[in-house]
Amino acid sequence: MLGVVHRQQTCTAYAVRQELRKSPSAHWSASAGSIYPLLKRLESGGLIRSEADSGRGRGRRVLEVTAEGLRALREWTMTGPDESVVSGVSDPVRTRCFFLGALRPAERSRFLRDTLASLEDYLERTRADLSARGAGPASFDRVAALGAVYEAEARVAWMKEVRAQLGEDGGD
Amino acid sequence: MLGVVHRQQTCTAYAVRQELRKSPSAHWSASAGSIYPLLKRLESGGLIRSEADSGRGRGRRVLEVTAEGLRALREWTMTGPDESVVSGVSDPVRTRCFFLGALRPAERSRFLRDTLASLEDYLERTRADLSARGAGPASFDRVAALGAVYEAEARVAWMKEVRAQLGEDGGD
DNA sequence: TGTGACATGTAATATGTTACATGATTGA
DNA sequence: TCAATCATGTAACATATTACATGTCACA
Repeated sequence: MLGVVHRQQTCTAYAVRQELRKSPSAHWSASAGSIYPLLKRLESGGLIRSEADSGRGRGRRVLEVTAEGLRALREWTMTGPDESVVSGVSDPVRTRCFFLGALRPAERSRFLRDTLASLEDYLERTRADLSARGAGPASFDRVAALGAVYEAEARVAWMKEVRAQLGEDGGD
Repeated sequence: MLGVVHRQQTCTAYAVRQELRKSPSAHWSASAGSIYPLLKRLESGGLIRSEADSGRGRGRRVLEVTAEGLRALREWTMTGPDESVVSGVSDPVRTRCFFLGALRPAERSRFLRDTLASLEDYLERTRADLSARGAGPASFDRVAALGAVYEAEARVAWMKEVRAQLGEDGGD
């Protein structure tokens, strides 16, 4: 939340939700029931300042990251190289592969075929997201989007290898 | 939980925790405060059956997945190709890259250097995890571990590309 | 006049985290 | 006998999800 508001200089809580929704990853949800309480916490913690934009809508509030908020954002960002952050990745497809032994051969075969197709679709979406950010000079969100493409490519290559190793029939 | 118990045929809740702890990913936490309440929910939902192993320890309980539990496990696993599951990946390092603009050039440079080093360490750990599973015939957990290696390799390659695009100095 | 996007918020419920508490068994 | 490991559990707290509720503004 701090990062998104900071990138836009100033914006509403609603705009933060829309920004998260734009992501090709389903990881970013931000329901109203989470974003408004979070906003309150950040504001009472002095990390965000908000001002009522009267005259517009029911009660439009324009948000801004405070100096202390920027400090907190930087501190959080700098935890990136920490072991727990670097190893904090999760791939729900890979998790399911761990339990493929519980499936019947026909289900397994279907799982592998359908998953490969979905991963290829997802790769296309991440590529489209990267393209949508323009071909200009390297920006921070472009390199982040590039990371999603690299990851999606690796997942497609991995799933092809999985099918090869387990056999097209799914390890029957 | 269903998957881990099923893989071991039968085990204790404590053994499930140890299994999750073994993972090279920090995503799998399973504190006592989450695993025992979860166990109760699964048991009252009829997905897991447990039997007291009297004579051993304070009150050792041996768990087993029921027929209905196996059905639920299969159903969950088969959601793998769903769009929301395939796109459910998250990489906390990539998330931070999105906000690199909030850092000062020197911090950014340090972030990129330290993160690359950490990603290389993590790659080594995933490779060790793969090797530890033996070189025998392809098994489901081996292909899952292979996926972690593919992903880690992609992240290292990506971070090298990021440093090249932003300049060794971090985009100053 | 109504629809869709903008915009904020609450309440019930579910769940996870942290810290604490208990106690048996095994081996040095 | 002491420490580590096995093993289970609770309580306070923080937080997310889902569903609902409200209201404005632009535009067709």
